[in-house]
Amino acid sequence: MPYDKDEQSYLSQLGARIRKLRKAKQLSQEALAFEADLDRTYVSSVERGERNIAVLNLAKLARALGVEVSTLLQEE
Amino acid sequence: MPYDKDEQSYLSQLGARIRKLRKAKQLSQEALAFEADLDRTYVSSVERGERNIAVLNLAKLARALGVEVSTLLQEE
DNA sequence: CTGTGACTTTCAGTCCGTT
DNA sequence: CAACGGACTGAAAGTCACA
Repeated sequence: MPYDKDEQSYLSQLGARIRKLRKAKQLSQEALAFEADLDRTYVSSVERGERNIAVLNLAKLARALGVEVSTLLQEE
Repeated sequence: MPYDKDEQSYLSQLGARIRKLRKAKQLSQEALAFEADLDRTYVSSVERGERNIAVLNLAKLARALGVEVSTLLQEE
């Protein structure tokens, strides 16, 4: 198996899953940020895969999105 | 205030799950740290729930443990 | 082999904006 | 509404000596 997974693409995929769930909930980045008690610009950069998000913030986002944290990290 | 989930215990539980998986694999903290390319003392503090670990390190640990990242975050 | 405190460096995360 | 930039603060990353 491939030894090293590309970290940038890992974060990008995570961001894409978050974005998808957010849109499914019909929330704006601002609204999601408000629900998760995070900064609007931070949520934006997370969705774009630019941030190595910490697990507690991941939990906040999951709660705001109404899903389990493990769901956010489910790879296909 | 509403739904103020205890963050410390969240991290402790995460650490406990990691420890459990590590022991199931019969690895020492040192060995796991080596596999995950992390410091031994860092792994130690994660298992004790003292660190709000970021997703890329979570991914490293999951890979070293031979499980999915989502498995690490599965709550009971 | 593991826990711990102390420590420095890096970057997560906020806040002000503009496009 | 979203992307993005600059500047900043606090927290995560990462390491060490020693119990």
